[in-house]
Amino acid sequence: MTDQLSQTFAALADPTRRAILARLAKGEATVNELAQPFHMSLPAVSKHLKVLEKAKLISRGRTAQWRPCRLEPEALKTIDGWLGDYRSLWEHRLDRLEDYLATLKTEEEEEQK
Amino acid sequence: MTDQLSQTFAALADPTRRAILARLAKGEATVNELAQPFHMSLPAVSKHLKVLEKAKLISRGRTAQWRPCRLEPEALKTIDGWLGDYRSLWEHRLDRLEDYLATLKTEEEEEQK
DNA sequence: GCTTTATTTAGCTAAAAAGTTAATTAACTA
DNA sequence: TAGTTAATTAACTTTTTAGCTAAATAAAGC
Repeated sequence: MTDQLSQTFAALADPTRRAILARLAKGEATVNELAQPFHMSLPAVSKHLKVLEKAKLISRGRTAQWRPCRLEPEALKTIDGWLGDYRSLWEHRLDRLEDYLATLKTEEEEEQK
Repeated sequence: MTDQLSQTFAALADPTRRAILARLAKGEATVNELAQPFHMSLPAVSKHLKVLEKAKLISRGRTAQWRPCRLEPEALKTIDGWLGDYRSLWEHRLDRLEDYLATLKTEEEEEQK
């Protein structure tokens, strides 16, 4: 799990981290603000943020003693791109079923000749 | 990491497993066929398949001594759905940059009055 | 029934992940 | 400068993950 894509997927494989991202979608927040909804120590949240940062899902500024976090959509866009290769599998699923049924019907007609 | 979405993300956070999915996108395959490209023991591949199966990314049939695997697009569709909530963040990024530049320009004009 | 082929399970090891509390760093504030 | 607030780092524990080899199971084929 050394590549960037794996790291991003791994970062997303945790409900706490996804909740943090959901919060950041509404705008920047500090570590304390992000930690507030969770039954978890601050260092634990800090670690989650480090994971998200390494995965390039967030970036962090520095304003006095605060380290405001913001969402970085690029990594999500990369996931979306990866998914793109598979999208037709579910989008055209019905089409392919219809194709298949059409094929069956044709074969049936062939047999009757 | 007990929920289904986390499990799916975790399953995708491994290059071997993603390669297996890429192979299965081309059609069903047996465990041996799937294992063939990797420098890895068969039990290791078997474990990866179990992870993918638990994540509902694949399902497995049973034909004699073979256990053919096939891709199940539903779990990927779920990921796509989750991503959907964030899609506007990168799709409208340029728009927002343009908005921002427009704002700057307007402010400049205001100052010159 | 014995052998081969396909795959999984058992039992092990090493490394990574997720959490804890206590201590530390950094910057502001009185 | 001493104290407060924000956040991180250190040190530790527990659980999970990814790999291995060797053994077991399951079905087929002679």
